Amino acid sequence: METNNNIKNNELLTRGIAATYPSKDFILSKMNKGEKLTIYLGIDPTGPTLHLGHAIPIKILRDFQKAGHKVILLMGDFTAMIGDPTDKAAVRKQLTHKEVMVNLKNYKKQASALLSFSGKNAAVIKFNSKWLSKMNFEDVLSLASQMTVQQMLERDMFDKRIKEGKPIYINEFMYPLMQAYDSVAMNVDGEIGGNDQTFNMLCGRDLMKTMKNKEKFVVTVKLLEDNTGKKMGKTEGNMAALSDSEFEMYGKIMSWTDGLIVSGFELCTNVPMSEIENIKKDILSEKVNPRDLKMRLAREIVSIYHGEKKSKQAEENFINTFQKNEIPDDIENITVGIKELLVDTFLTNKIVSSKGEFRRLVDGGAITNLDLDKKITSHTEVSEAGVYRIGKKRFCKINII
RNA sequence: GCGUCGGUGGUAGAGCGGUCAAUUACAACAGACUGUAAAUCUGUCGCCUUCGGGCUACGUAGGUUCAAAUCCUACCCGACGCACCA
Repeated sequence: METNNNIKNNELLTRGIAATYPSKDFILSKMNKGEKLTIYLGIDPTGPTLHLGHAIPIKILRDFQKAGHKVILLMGDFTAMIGDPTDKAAVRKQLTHKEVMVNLKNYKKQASALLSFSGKNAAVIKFNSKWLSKMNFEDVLSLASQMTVQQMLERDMFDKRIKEGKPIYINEFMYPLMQAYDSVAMNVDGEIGGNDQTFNMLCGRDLMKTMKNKEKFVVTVKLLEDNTGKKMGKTEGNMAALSDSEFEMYGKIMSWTDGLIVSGFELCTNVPMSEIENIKKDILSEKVNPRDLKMRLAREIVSIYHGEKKSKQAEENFINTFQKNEIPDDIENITVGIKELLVDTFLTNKIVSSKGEFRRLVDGGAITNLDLDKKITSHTEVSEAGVYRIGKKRFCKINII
């Protein structure tokens, strides 16, 4: 039993982990002493969906939960109003309480594929506005006196901005401090978060030390990145949301660049590390078509969120659509009257955003009526019944009344 | 408050009286090629069009001009410097 636990803990602090502070042994020794630890993950409730990037630390949080530790999902509803200074669109609109609650509901639903929110050791959701919004100026000052400007300047981004003569606002300085205070307010043992949050989390560690004389541990998880170290999700388009349908999710993963395969297996699936090593070898040997590995990756990921059955369906759908050039199962059905122009049909159904776009697509030879096997070449083509393909990925079916 | 510089398309960032719907890069979209991709090459990339052109756009509002993203005035916003205050 004990050995079993040790192995588990070992994998727990290895897989997908970028770094641990103060050290891995520190955390392990606490666990092995049987301490029940409280560990949290902070999330900015800025959007309605969680995506696979969020899922990585959540998965690790889940592992802690399974190992019997108390886990907290912290909604940074207060901090979200300021925005992390790394975020370029920092002056984002303030979220109303209502919006936050809506987002929360969605998050909970989406995260429940991974975390358990009920039962004996249920994951807890907290909001940092609960303590941060109640602080008065005096509190803020005493908090601010715990940190020096120099400490803040350790952050590369601030340093860079100073060198470039770009402004840094006081509230941006405050951001790491606020986030750091979360740790104190909840009196946690540890925090988990993305590699990019290292600085903020370490501020929390410092603050814990000065205010509570407690060694808070910090676990940073790797971010999804390809083999050249380029971060994933920058373009957002192919970062699957946890709420995506099995078809969308599968498709998005398949559109990932090949370099992401290994990283994806490690961070987003439950495939054992030993097997991932083999996958890595397969890729290097070039004996296996990376596409097939990626299909497995997509299937593994989709089945976590949609179950194996749907995952399989998504795969079949994908094969039909892209490899056999067949029509996907769930395409938009459009009903139109006789002799309506195709432009108008597409425009009213928002398949194209303007007549100009339609013309461009036609000129580029991107639109085909599959049923009639007819490429649309005229701007004034009349809508005909059948399935249309627009580009590679868009489909719609037109029915004539 | 004074002064300097600046506010341009999804982003970065040119243009500084006509040749500007606006160079270029990135992103995006389509085509070719492929192994779903990526890379590469080609094309497109404000809206409308009878394909001639029309309309709306370079912070906001006016003005000067035959003509303004470009010049002038006022205003708004931002950065930086100086002063004031402390």
